[in-house]
Amino acid sequence: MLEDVSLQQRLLQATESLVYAGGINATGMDAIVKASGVARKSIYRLYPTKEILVAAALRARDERWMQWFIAGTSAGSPSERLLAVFPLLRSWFCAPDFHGCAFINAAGEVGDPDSEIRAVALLHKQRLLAYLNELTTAYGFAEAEEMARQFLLLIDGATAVAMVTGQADAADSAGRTAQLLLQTLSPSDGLNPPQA
Amino acid sequence: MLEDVSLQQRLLQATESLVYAGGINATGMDAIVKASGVARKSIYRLYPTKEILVAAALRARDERWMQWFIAGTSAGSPSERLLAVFPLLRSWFCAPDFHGCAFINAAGEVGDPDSEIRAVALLHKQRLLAYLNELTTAYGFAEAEEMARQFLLLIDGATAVAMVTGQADAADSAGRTAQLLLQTLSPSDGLNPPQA
DNA sequence: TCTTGCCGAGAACGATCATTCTCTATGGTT
DNA sequence: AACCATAGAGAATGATCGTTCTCGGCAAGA
Repeated sequence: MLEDVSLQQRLLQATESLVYAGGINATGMDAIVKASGVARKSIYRLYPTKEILVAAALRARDERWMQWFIAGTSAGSPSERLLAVFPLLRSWFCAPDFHGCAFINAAGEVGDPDSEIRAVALLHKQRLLAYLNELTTAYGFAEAEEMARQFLLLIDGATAVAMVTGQADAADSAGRTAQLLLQTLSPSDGLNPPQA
Repeated sequence: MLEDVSLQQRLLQATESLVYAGGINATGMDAIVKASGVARKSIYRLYPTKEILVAAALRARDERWMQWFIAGTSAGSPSERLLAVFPLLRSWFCAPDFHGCAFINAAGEVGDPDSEIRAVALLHKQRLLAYLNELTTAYGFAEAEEMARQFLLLIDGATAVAMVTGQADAADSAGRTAQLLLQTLSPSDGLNPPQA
């Protein structure tokens, strides 16, 4: 039973890496078997189809990515936390295996709108938006939800541009736009002064 | 020779539609043959591999998309042209076959960084950025290039979010952010007042 | 000790993949 | 009329796809 956990982790980790690096359809079961060291039989016992396996791997990535994102934006005042987003993205864009947002990539590759993979991608964006909402609400904006949506746009825009162009400084442009948003739309209660 | 053009158009159009709707690897040559009505032999005479064919189809899409985008942002004052971007995007997001940015999707699916397909995606973003640069320069910004990069982020962010969530109003949020950019960073020469 | 079930390794299956080849017909050129 | 490149239709090829099946080993419970 303790072995089961390790087996699942190996499997999901390998699936996630291969799918993120090479796409869903280009990643064969052979490669997943080889990279994970998990037998085919075991894979299909845990996840009856490849689509379900990939969806589970993306759910695991959602978990890890959100934890990484929250950990990187948890220090300081609300405005500092909001502005910490963009240096954090920059460090991600500079990682050697960076290949854009795994969920946008997956949703862009899968045609079927009812696919479980698309549902996981949607869930990830909802979770990210909900967290951004926490940050903008803590900042004290009157229209925190609108501000969170705009931050989500900047994050996904910077991620997409950085993937296609390879330029990590897309994060810097997004950060400057975000700073402008914070400076202009002051918090409703007058706390958290714009210059912070 | 005149037939050649029509044959190529049929082929590239069918390839573009199928790849955009279902992804590159999930689109088989059988489907392209059937949808285009072009014989296999003719396809491989014109484009020796599937990758080259897909790259050519994406180049054709780049041409059409840029023409559509330029046509939709060619009327009015510079500020009106810049703000017309987002209603235009909204109409695109509401199209029944909308599936995000074909070039982000393609770049996200292809793992090989040296692939011709990735090069076409990069070229598309460079062309879009160059056109945005024309718009921001016409507006009279001191830092027109930075402003163009920020507009590109908003466009790609809204497109990605609209694809994953299905909510076309991502364009509206991006438009409000853009309006804020225009209102705050006034043109250097004092023309094109912010309220326009 | 004998069983029961999980797991790794890999063969086997039918389907589909990209690519090449064959055959036939058409339409323009000498 | 003879010719030749083009085009459609589709068979053939070898590889790879997702999925299932077989086998041997190994560890836990009876």
